[in-house]
Amino acid sequence: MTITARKEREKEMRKKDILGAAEKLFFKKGYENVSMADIAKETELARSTLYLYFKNKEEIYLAIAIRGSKILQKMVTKKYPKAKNGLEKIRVLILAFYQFYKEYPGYYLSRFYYNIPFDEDFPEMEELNKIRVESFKTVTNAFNEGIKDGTIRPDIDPVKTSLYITSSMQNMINLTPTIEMHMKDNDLTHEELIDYTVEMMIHSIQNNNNSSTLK
Amino acid sequence: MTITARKEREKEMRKKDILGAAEKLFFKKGYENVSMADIAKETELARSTLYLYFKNKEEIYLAIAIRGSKILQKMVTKKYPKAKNGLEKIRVLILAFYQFYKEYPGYYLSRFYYNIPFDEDFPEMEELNKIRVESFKTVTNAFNEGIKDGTIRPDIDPVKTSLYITSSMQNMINLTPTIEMHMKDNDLTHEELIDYTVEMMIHSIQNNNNSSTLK
Amino acid sequence: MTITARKEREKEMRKKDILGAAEKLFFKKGYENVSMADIAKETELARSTLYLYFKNKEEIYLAIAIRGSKILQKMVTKKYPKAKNGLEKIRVLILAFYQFYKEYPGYYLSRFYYNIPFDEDFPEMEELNKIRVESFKTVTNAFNEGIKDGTIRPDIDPVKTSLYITSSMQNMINLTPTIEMHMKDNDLTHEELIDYTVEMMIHSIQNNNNSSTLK
Amino acid sequence: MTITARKEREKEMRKKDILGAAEKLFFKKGYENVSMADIAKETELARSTLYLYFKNKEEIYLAIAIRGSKILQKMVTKKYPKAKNGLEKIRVLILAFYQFYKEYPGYYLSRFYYNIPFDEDFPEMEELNKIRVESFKTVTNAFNEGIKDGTIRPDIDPVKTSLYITSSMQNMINLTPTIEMHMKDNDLTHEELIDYTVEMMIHSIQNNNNSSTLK
DNA sequence: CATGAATGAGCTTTCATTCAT
DNA sequence: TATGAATGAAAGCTCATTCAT
Repeated sequence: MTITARKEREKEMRKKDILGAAEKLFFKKGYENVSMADIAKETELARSTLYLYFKNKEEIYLAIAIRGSKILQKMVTKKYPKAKNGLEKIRVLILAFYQFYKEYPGYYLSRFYYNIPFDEDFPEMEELNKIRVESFKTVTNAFNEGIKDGTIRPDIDPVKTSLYITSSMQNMINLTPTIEMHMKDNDLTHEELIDYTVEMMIHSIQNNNNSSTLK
Repeated sequence: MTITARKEREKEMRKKDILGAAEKLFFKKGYENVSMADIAKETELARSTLYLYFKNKEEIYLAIAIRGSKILQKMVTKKYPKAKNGLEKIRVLILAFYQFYKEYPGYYLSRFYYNIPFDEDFPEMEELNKIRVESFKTVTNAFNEGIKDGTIRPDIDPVKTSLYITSSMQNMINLTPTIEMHMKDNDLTHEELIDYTVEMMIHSIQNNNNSSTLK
Repeated sequence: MTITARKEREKEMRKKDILGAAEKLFFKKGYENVSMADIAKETELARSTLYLYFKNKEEIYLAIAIRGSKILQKMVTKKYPKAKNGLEKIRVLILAFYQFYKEYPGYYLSRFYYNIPFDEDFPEMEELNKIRVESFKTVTNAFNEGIKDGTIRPDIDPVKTSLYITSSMQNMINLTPTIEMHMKDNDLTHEELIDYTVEMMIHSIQNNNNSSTLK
Repeated sequence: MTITARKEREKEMRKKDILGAAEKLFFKKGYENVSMADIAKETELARSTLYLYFKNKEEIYLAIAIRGSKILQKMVTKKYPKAKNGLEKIRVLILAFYQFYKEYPGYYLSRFYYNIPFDEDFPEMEELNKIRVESFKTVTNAFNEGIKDGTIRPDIDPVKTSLYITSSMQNMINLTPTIEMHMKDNDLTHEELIDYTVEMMIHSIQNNNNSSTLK
C-alpha cells in the first residue's frame, strides 16, 4: 500500500518534471517550435519515455495550461476573503495576477495562451474552459460589488471592464518583443512597468466622487 | 535604363504580390503553420520562384513586419498635424492604431508580432527597429506636450504611459483565446470592446483639473 | 517434486492463456498489426511478463502455428481409422480440414500462415516442419491406397494431387479479399462455397470406371 | 509542347520505376514489412522524393494492384477471341492467368492480394474493384456459354465454379510456405505443379458425355 | 525569369525488448 | 514470479531550400 503510494507520488513527480521542462521550452520558443526531442533532452529522458506520461504533445500543452489556470485560481481564492469592498477585491485580483506572474513567470512571459490549432476537441479542453469561466465570473462579481458599495465608478460596464482589466494585465506581463525593446531603450524594468500599469488601472476604475472616501 | 526601370518595377510588383499572399496566410494560420508551398499556391508561382524574390521564409516575414510598421507610421503622420494639443495627439495616435487595425486587420489579428525564432540577426531587423523606435518617440513627445499644455494629467510618466497605452492597444486588438472566449460568452463584439478600451484609456490620462478644459 | 510439478503445470497454463490471446488477436488483425501491448492487455498481464514465457514475439507466433498443426493432426488421426478405402480416407482428410476450420476458424481465416519475416532460424521451426511433413505423408498415402483399391482414378499423381488438394482446401478457406468480394456480390456464403469446392475436388479424383463401385 | 510531353513521359517513367521497386519489395516481404525507406533505397531516391510521385504508401500499393489487374485484363482480352467454345474460353482464361504469372511473377508470388487495412476509402479502390468485377464476369460468361454449347458439364454452378477456379488458380500460383516446403521435399517445380493443377481443373469441369466431343 | 525535381533534416509517434525491483 | 519504467530503433510523413534546365 505504501509502496503503491510512493510509486504514485514518483510518477506524479516525473509528470511534473516533464511539464516543467515543456513549460520552460514552450514559454521560450513557442509551442510549434518545441519538439518532443527538445523536451526529452531537457528532462534527460528518451523521446519515447515522454509518451508513457502523456498521450501526445497536445496533452502536454493542455496539462500546462490547466496547471497554470489552477494555480492562479488558488492564489486568488486565498487572498480574496481579506478584501472588504469591491475595489479592494479588484486590487486583490490584480495583485494575485501579479504575484502569479512573479512566482510562475513562464505562464506569462510567453505567448503561451495563443492559438494552438488542435484538431480534435480534447476532454481536457472543457476542464480548462470551466476554470477560466469561473475565474472570470469572480472578476465581474467584484466589479458589481464595487459599484454597489461605491468604491468603483458607477459609470463603468462590469463585463467590459473585466475584459479590459484581464486583458491588460495578461499583456502587460506578457510583453511583445516591440514593447520589450522600448522598455530596454528607456532603462525600465519589467517590474516598474507592471507597477505603473496596476496604478493606472486602479485609477481608471475607482470612484473619485465617493462620499465615503472623501469623508 | 528605361527597360531596367520597368523590370525593377515589375520585380517590385511581384514582391508585393508575394508579400500580400504571405501576409494573408500568416495572419490566418500563424507563421509556423504556413509553408512555402502554401504561399506558392496562393501566388500561383512555383515554390522555387519565391526564392528569387526573397532569400528565405524569414525574410518574407520581416518584409511584412516592415511593411506593416511603415503603413502605421504613415497613417499617424497623416492625421497628426490636425491635432491641436497633446491629448488630441494621443487620441489621434490611438485612433490611427485603431484604423490601422480595421484596414489591415491581419497585422493585429494574428500572433504576428510574436516569437519567431530567428537564428541569425537579419539586417532587416535593424530597419524594422528604427521605424519602431521613431514611432514610439512620437507617442512620448505627444505625452510631454500634453502635460505642458495641461490637457494631460501632470502626474503621469510619459515613457511608462506610452508603453502602457501602446501595449494595451496592441493587445486589445490581438486578443488571447481566453479573452475571446469570455467575449463570446458575454455577447460582445470585438469592436465594442475596443471602443470601450479607448474610452477607458483616454479617461485614465486626461487632466480633469485642467482650467482650459473647464472654461 | 510435487510443488515443482504444480508450478510446471501452472506455467503451462499461463503459456496457454497467452497463446490463446495472441491467437485471437493475430487471427483478427494479422501478425504485424498486433503489438505485444495488445497481447498483454488481452491476458491482463504486464508487457514484460510475456517475456517470461516466450523469448519474443516470433516465438509466440511459432507456438501458435505448432499448436494449430497438432490440433489438425489429432483431428485427422481420430477419424481416420473409420475410413475403409482410399477415397474414403481422402474424404475424411478433407472433412477434418473443414471441421478444423470450423472449430478453430482463426487458423485459416487469417493470413496466418503467410509471410512472417523471421531473420533467424528458430528451433521451433523444425518441430513445426516435422509435423507438417508427417501430415502430408498421410495424404499421399491415402492417395496411393485409393489408387490400389480402385476408388481413386489411377491416372492421377499422388504427390501432385496431394499438393493440389491441400493447397486448394487451405485457400478455399482462407479467401483473398477479391474472392470475398465476388462472393458477396453473388450472395454466396462461405460455407456454400466450401461445400461446393469439396464436391468438385472429390469429383476430380474419384474413379468413375471403378468396377467395385459399379457393382 | 514537345518538351512538356517529354517531361510527362519522364515523370511517368519515374512513377513506373518506383512502382517496380515497391512491387518487388512488397512481393518479397509483404506490405507492412516494407518501409518507405526500403523503397527509396531500391530506387536510389531520397525518401521524400517518393512523396512527389505518390501521396503515401497506400497509394503506391493501390497503384500496383491496379497495374496488375489491368495487365491481366489485357492479356485475357487479347487471347480471348481465338477461343471457339466455352471450355476453350475457360482454358484461355486459365492460361492467361498462368502467362501473367510467368511474365509478372511478383503479382502472385506474394500474398499481395491480401488484407491491407486501409482507413479511408481511396478513390483508386473503386477503379480497382470495377476492373475486378468485370474480369470476373468474363469468367462466369464463359461457363454459361460452355454449358450451352455442351463443352462444360451441365451440372456445375457457373458462379460457384468461377470462384473455385479463380481462387484455385490464384493460390496454386501463390503458394503458402507450407505447400512450398512439400513441393521442395518432393522435388517438384512450381511449373510442374501449376501444369498439373490446370489439367485437374479442366478435367473437373469438362463435359465427358458431350456428343460433339465423342464424334 | 521561372520552374520541376530532388533532397536532407526534421517531425511525432509506435513498439519490441530490457532491466531494476 | 511479476512488473513498471525506460529506451533505441524505426516508422510514415513534411518542409525549407537548392539546382539544373
